[in-house]
Amino acid sequence: MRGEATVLHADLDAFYASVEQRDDPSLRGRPVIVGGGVVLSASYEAKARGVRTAMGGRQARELCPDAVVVPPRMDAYSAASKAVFAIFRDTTPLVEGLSIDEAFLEVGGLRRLAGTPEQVAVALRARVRTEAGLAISVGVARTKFLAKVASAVSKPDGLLVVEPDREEEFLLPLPVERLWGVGAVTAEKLHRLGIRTVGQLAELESSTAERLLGRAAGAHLHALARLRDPRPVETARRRGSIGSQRALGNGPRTPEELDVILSQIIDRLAQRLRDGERSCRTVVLRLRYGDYAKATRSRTLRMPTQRTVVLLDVARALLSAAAPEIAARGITLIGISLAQLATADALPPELPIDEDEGLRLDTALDAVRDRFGAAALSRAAQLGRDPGWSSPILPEHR
DNA sequence: TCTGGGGTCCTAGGACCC
DNA sequence: TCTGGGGTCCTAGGACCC
Repeated sequence: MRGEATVLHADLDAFYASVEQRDDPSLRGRPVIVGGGVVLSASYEAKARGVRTAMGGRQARELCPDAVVVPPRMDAYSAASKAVFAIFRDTTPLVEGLSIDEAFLEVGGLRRLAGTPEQVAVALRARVRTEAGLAISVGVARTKFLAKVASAVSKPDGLLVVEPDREEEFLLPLPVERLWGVGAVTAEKLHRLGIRTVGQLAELESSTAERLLGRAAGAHLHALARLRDPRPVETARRRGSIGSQRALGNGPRTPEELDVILSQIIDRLAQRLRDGERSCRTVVLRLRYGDYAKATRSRTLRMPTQRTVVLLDVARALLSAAAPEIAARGITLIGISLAQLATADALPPELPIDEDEGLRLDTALDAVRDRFGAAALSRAAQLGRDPGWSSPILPEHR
């Protein structure tokens, strides 16, 4: 017995471009491209001409010379997203947001109040259309994965219900690229074995898929192909990292310029951290060299922080360690991710030391770490911990 | 294909602990 | 001073998603 189709995957169509067409009637019915150097979003009129998300701007204009190219208006998209998510949450409390323009909704408990999942989906689509002025596609199925595939297949402006007894019929003939988690690399690996459809992947032994694709990915994709997806709709998920980055073009950059950009990025991220009442413990420097090869450098702090000076200090240390490599290879992108996010109440208590002193202590402890290693330092911090106390005796980042 | 910006999850090796 | 297995943390990289 398989259970019922009660999961909705709701996905706004060509989101940024649709908001532009909604807000500017002269754009309706015309090919619209949002973004400049790269296509962030393309309207269906532009997609019909071969324009795709993430395509280079030049290529897009060649394919579609009469497209209207508009710069992104992130504030407008964010406001539109909020309005649509308010409709989601008004429909059911069990909403799991996936990104700015899509979410899962569990509607199995709404039968008496609002009707069958299909009826809920019909009503939801109508509300998003009239109240937010946007087209949204909805897939309805027994699992999150099937609902997501169903919404994609239903696009544009569609609704597709996959009944539990028709899942094989629906999924198995689809190309493996439709599996959530199969990108270019994985698709190529599967193609080399002659596997092109989901059904062919399902016929393998799980162990074969794991050998080919890696343990976790292989087992996961194989399970999806066999219609197994136990993941529930989760409402309480919180972001685990935040980041900001800047593409730099190809020109040479002085260390001073890089430092200014790094400061701006850190400033913005630290503000977001404090606004969201979060803390972080790991700082990741992201680089892309002149040849577009990527690299990351990271450092994990002993205690979480949300202070700009501390984050900037760490980021600068990472950047200066990478300076020789940057000088030799050039740089085309710089970014920072803040990871190991936690709530702000994880922050250590404010200590009565002034900022300069705090930084000197940080620097001294960094020197110890550089000489003896991070693990030795964290071990020392543990040893310095009074068993009766919850915070270390060592002065920590505020 | 002359290449944004925001994320997630997994792998693998080294260091260290029990 | 020879050896094992299991677990955690940190760092770097990679695939993937929208």
